[in-house]
Amino acid sequence: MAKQTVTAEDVAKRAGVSRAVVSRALSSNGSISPATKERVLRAAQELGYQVNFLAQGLNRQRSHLIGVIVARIADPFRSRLLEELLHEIQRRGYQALVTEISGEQDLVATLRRFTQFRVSGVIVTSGQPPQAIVNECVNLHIPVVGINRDPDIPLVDFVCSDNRAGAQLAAEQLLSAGCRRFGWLNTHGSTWAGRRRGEAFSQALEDGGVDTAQQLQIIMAHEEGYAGGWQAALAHDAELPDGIFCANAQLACGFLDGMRQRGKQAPHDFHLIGFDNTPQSGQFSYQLTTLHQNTTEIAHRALTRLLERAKNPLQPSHVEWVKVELIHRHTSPRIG
Amino acid sequence: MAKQTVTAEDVAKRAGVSRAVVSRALSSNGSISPATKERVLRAAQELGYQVNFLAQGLNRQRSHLIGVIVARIADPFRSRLLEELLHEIQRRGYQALVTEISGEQDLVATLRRFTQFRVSGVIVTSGQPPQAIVNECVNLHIPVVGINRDPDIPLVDFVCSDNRAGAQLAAEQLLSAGCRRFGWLNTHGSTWAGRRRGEAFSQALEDGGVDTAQQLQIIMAHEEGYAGGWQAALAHDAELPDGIFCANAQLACGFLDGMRQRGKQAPHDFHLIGFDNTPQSGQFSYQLTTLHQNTTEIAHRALTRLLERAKNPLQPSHVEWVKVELIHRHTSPRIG
DNA sequence: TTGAAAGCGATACCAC
DNA sequence: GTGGTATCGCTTTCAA
Repeated sequence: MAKQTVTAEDVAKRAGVSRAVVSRALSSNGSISPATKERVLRAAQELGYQVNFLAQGLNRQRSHLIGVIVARIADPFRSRLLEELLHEIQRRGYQALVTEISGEQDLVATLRRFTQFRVSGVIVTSGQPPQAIVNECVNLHIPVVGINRDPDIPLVDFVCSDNRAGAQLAAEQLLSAGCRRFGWLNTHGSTWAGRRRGEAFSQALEDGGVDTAQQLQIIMAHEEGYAGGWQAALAHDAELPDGIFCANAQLACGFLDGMRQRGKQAPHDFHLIGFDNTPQSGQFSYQLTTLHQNTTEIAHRALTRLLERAKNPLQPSHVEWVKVELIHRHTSPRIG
Repeated sequence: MAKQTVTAEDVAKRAGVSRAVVSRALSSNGSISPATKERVLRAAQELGYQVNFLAQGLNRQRSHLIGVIVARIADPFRSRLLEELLHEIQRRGYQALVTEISGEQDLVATLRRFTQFRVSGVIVTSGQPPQAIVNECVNLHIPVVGINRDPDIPLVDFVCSDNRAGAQLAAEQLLSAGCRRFGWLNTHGSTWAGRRRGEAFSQALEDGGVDTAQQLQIIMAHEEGYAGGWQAALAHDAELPDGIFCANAQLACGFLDGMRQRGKQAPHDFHLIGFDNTPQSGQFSYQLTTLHQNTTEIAHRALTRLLERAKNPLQPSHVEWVKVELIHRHTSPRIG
């Protein structure tokens, strides 16, 4: 039976050099003559040598791992974001550690586990990490980046879609389409991003001369996603607003279908604008007008911030706002 | 400035014992008196000691990591499967390493990277790993489990939905609904699972007395997912079959919408049965009759197989077929 | 440029 | 039951 694994020692022997030289040859770290370097590389090649990342990480006090914290991956927007993050992480030569959480205590446990693997960084797409655990990360010089989170943690960077600008675009679109009575659809226990969109929408309407006390109806779904939107539509008993803005795409699709069930169609009976631009919102049966979140850009910037902070762990917190775009579709068509 | 990390050494000092005892206290491996054990545990608690998984893994030759290989996570079925896998991996005390691949060479590189982290196992949900790299895993005693892959690799276990049974259920449903001319909708370059469903469907029709040479139309989309189904519907110029079975849900939803666009409705103009039972297929606008894949069960069994093989690396390959269920909805209603 | 040697942090075997 | 010690595989000073 062959030896299980080939180590740097083996390569060294074969190349007739010491372990130290092998390390240099592979990490191009420290000086080495081109000739021996090639000799080592060939030996490594021939033996099929692979660095043991556990040993390497132990020594360097840092692994090539990046932790990603997510929730409800089955949600189309979140899975798209995860996909982009994985892509970006791999592109930069790291390996992703992914954990799905369902509450704040999971968050703490996960963050701690990540530190135990000496990750090079952590990306949080769900939950709001308590200061205490963040400090543990900071002490270990592990950068933490939040995506679409409330950007109020010192020494943590944030990348967020520009919810405020998105809400303004929505308000302008609805106003110029001639809507007069407005609705804001969100779920109870919404994320920070959702609430921000609602506040900014209200603000933008006021700026546009709308008396929001009278003309803005708040519709709160009792459940997340499509099912929440559907039920909100079925349960809706006030007068139907003619311009509705919705915290996310899933909710909006559910609402649209619920209203169809009741015989109400957009844009005939009401206008509807969603957020996220999930694949479904562009499909024939929905054609939802929506704000587009640029997940590619978000992922790209998140990694950039992460590596930036790795170099300079104590720099002040950065917050980046990623541009959103209004996609005009059927539920609130472009004007003029 | 405090010391960056607290090690077993520190705990040992504080508890007035040796490193060895600390290790025993935490791993409950080797004998130790209850009294000292508690003393050590308290010391560890007080210092906030966390095991360094890199060091632990290096020594044990095995990390608490499990690698997962995925593709196109944004697809609703795949993201659901990933979600269940993560859940199951975490439930069993492991940490998931996730990599998204887009081709076979990515697969090899990824598998190799996983071995470099000395993972406890690998789950492959996309691609077909070449024998050579699988051997590397086997040599390192790293179990490999494939999900919905062609189960033909020695020393690798497989968990698959029972595609054959699903196709039979679909055929029976369409036959008993009175369909006479059949269609099979798939994409070019489909997965093994997709092709299996097609073969089994054809077989089941023949067993039901259908002359498939004459009465089974093969429809091949040029693209995956919703867009592929949509285009296949628009491009379809032969006579429309009255009973269509489709390789997956996304394709089916696209086809449904494409046909709507052309003024054809299910179940009035044709029956349609999909596979996967994604959330979308149950929504108001689709109401797709479909086979349900039990992802919870699949994930559960995959992990069970993984840990089973870890104990006994050279046992013969196991293949498990997970039961599928026909969900009767609008596009091919239940008979009688 | 190269090699010897001291860690990195934890585990497990072997004496006591 | 407990402590010393070799070991896991690699990196990185420090001399030569």
